[in-house]
Amino acid sequence: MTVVRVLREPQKVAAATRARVKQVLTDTGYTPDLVARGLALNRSGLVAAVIPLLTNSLIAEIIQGLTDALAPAGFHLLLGASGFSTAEEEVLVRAFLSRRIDGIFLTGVSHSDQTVRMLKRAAIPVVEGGNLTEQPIDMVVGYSNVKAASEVTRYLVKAGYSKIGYIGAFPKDNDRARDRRRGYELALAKARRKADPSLCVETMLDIDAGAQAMATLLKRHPDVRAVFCSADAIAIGALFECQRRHLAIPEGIAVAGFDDLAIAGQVVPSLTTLHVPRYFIGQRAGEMLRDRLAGLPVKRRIVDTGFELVPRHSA
Amino acid sequence: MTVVRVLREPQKVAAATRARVKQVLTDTGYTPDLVARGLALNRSGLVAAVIPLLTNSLIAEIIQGLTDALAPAGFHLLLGASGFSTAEEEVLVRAFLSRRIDGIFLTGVSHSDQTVRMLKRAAIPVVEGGNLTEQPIDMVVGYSNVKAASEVTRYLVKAGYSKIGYIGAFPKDNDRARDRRRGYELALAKARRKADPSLCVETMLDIDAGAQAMATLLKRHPDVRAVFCSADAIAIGALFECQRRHLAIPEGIAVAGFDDLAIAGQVVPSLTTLHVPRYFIGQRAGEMLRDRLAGLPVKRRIVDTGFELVPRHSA
DNA sequence: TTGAAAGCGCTAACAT
DNA sequence: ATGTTAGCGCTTTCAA
Repeated sequence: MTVVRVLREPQKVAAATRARVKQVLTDTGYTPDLVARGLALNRSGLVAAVIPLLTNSLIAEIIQGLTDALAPAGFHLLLGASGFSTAEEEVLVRAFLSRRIDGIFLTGVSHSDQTVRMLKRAAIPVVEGGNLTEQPIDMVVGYSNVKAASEVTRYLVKAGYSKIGYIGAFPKDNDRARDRRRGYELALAKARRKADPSLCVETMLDIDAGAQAMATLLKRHPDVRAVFCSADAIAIGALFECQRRHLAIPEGIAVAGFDDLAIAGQVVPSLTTLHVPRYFIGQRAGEMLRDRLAGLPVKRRIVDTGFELVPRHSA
Repeated sequence: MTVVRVLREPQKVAAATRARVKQVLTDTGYTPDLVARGLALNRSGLVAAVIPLLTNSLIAEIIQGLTDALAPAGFHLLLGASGFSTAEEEVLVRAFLSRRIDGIFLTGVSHSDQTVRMLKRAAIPVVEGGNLTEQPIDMVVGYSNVKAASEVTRYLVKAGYSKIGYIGAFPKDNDRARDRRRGYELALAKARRKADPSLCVETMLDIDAGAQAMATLLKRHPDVRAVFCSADAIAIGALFECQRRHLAIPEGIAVAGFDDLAIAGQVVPSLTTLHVPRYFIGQRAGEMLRDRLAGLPVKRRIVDTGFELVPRHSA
């Protein structure tokens, strides 16, 4: 106990004893054992994040925001990649719960029933991020992907492009992708345009896949006049594919993206896209977890970060 | 103990007892406590990774490889971002050691003395990744950044470009960046060209910074004929900056990168760069940690993954 | 100002 | 086939 006091309330220990203890501590190279501490306190000091895939600038910035908010409060980050599978997510959540995590961040708002049940039972703070829902497991911070995608599509409609295609990520176990496609279809419906499924290509979420998908779309519809891509990575790939075919952008074909990655502002022509506050989502999620774990009241359980259309040169 | 047996060696328990125990387990929603287990076994099942910055496609793929190798063996990943500061890295290592991590991955090969001392004292498997050294703390998997950068530069020299500039990341607490610049200088020296410091611009490691650095370089040396960028993110930014100025690539100015990100093969013109096996580095590092923790002998402590020049259109 | 005791949930070793 | 005991390193509570 004297040793413990030297470490935690040094003023309560006599100076001589304190010095002697400190000496032994450095001599032996003592390091406190947070595992034992966790067992005694029933608090691990660990926060988990389950993301679909790490190789995704979007996700990386969210995680960076999360750690930046959590690290100063002494929490460490346990990271798991689900590979766009709610089943895999469930496995990870179960394992993390066994580690007695104090809180958890999940990507998106659709999860397996078991995942939801386990988390509610565990009664730890949960933040879902990157989308919105009326019924979060606990808390949610994001924006409406439907509305956002709708806004981009409406922009293309208003700009007068006749035939507007869509290239997006596979919607399986990915509510953001699903909602973005829905937003595209909604906007077209509102403009009294028929939604032609053959104008929609679904693919992986990377630049190579984007280029290939653009090729597919052009083959199906050589006269497509604009394309809305549900992610900047895809849009950039599509844009380069158009450049290889010497299609002028936006005169020959317009391209719009979603995310506003750094590259969107730099590519020539610059990419019209939708800005979403990625880092902020992570940071805010971290703060919500931190506050809840500190016993502070969290004002709002549903945080709508909004989004912003960024018109540039490509559309 | 009967409960424990049901979970770990079910065949040793009578069927009736087993069924009864299982029933209670599901009824009460039992989850094993890995914290307590860690304390009892003196093994946490946690592996840590300290990286400079998460928002970096390069790093993200390494981490993805690391988790992919470690997850099947039941290890979880503790992630820390040092922000290119060995001091911050030391803080993280100390904290992770307190968590009784079973192994650790570090980015690069230069660390504070304290960091090295703590890790040696802890006597856990350590893998340094992304560069090479003769004296790793324990194990290292990477390639020679000096040789790699040298090879790219030599390629530019041989191609006949007269004035070859350099744009790279800040070398402070970043041995990869430092070595790449050294490789550039070495190759020029071998070609009996004087290394002009004003031809070298150092900046942040992102696409915006790359564009700005290119502008700086062009202001200083309007007649620069080629530029070697120590990272693809920088090279892509530089390339776009040239396009905005209507400088033909590679006729007006040649651009070469380093990393071979997915975008390098897609951008128009495609980027001449150096391929490094990012995912493989992480994966291999994970396997080395896993094997060592399983008590298996690890054949080589120093793994040179090599690299490969990828000539494309930009240079 | 200092110390002793019990317990967190698990595991290994040792009974019955 | 089933149960008992001690201990991992810490924290909280109580005692000297």
